[in-house]
Amino acid sequence: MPKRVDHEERRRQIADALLRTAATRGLHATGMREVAAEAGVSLRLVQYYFGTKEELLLFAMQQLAAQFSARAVARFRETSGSGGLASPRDIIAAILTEGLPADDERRTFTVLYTAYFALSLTDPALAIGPLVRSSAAVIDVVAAQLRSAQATGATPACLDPDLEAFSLIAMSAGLGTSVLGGQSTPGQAQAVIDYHLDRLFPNPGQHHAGRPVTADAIQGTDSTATTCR
Amino acid sequence: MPKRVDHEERRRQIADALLRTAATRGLHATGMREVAAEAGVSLRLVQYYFGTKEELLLFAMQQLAAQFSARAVARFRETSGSGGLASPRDIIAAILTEGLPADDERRTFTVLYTAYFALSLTDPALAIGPLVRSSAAVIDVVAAQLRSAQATGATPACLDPDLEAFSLIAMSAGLGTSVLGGQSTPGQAQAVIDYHLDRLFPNPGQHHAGRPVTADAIQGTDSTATTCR
DNA sequence: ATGTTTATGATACGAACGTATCATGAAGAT
DNA sequence: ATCTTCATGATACGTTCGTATCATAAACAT
Repeated sequence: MPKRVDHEERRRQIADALLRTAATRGLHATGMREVAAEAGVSLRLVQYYFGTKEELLLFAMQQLAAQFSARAVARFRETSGSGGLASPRDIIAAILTEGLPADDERRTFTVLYTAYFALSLTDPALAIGPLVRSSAAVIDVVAAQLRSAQATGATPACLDPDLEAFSLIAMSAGLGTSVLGGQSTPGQAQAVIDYHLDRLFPNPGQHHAGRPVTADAIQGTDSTATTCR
Repeated sequence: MPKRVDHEERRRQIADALLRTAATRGLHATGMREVAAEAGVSLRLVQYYFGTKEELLLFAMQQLAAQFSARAVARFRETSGSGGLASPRDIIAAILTEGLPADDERRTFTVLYTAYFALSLTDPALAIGPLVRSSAAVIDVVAAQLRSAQATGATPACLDPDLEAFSLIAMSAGLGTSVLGGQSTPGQAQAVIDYHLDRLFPNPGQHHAGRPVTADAIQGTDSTATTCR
């Protein structure tokens, strides 16, 4: 048998070319010929590895999700890499920051994610399941970190972890689109994130010595779920 | 002079047809012939009132923004309609709720807004200035309402109105896309909004009598801007 | 050497797109 | 009645798209 070539690797290369051109020319406006030119292969080969354009779009979307997950994991390891374990706040901050289009790489991801999302709203063939599922998984991770922080007293026990996690992710997504649209800068978006993290994690002795968080937590057991103090 | 026909009215009808079909078939996938068929006129007439497709797209986008503003104003009047003036919280709640795709009309708007936004990211010809500007104006309104609430003591004085307003709008936008993507229901999104409104407006005597907000506000003058208690 | 896989090349098809160009008809103010 | 505007109809141009169909060349395990 002849010529061993990793099919999946080739598919990844071609899908990468699609993502690259789609980030600048638009997802719907990117044609097969353009993908072939960007990948440095012939149009025939693109048809060889992807029988249909839809197949190429779906594969590229899964690859987009995979790349995002890989970057998130890398950032996570980087955060908790220096010796001791990372605090829940640092983990959540890393997740939320990763979603912001602060540099070219993350901006490209956000642009492509938005393009896929917009297309999927009117094109039933484009099931954005992988992207949505990964987003749901992220919410669960954030909620788990909040619960962990509540166990150590770093976060008020009266907060609803699931609701706060959902709220944080939604806010981060909204901030991301705000940055994309040029309505705000990455710095402003980051400031909003830090602002809410300060609210969720009353910082003991960071800016100026605060009262022990346990005091507030105990006092807070009296109030209902809607108001937390 | 013959046949008086309101040109702007005809343009609105045709643009409406575009928005209608674009909401189901997609913005980029909607052609001139489809718009003509939806509007019940000939293709020739669409070319008559809009020389170029780009011109049609831009006009329809402005109309989309105008329709949203009209609905927001209507909701505002409806909220403050029954006699007395509406409270800042009610006004802000009305604004945030209007952005949620809870019914078909608002869902259509959100879908189209997302489509325009996604296209504008890669198509420089599609300037989404009107949509962005209206969003910035909304932030200012929310911030002004927060300041007004701070003046009456309904909202803690230590909060940053601009930052909170920006945060609320970003979160509302993120919640909207979350609902669109099927990751959450309108009810869950509304719950998150109410949750944060409860945080910004410590409700005196609604659920159960809370301590006077002024006591907390005075105590909060000691803390910095990042932490508010 | 042989045969299968990988890859290219040159095209070509049918469809849909935006746009343009004829001529023609209906409506109404003057 | 006349003339300008509004509107339709049919059609066609050039382009681009996704897809398909030929033949062919290079690479490598057997």
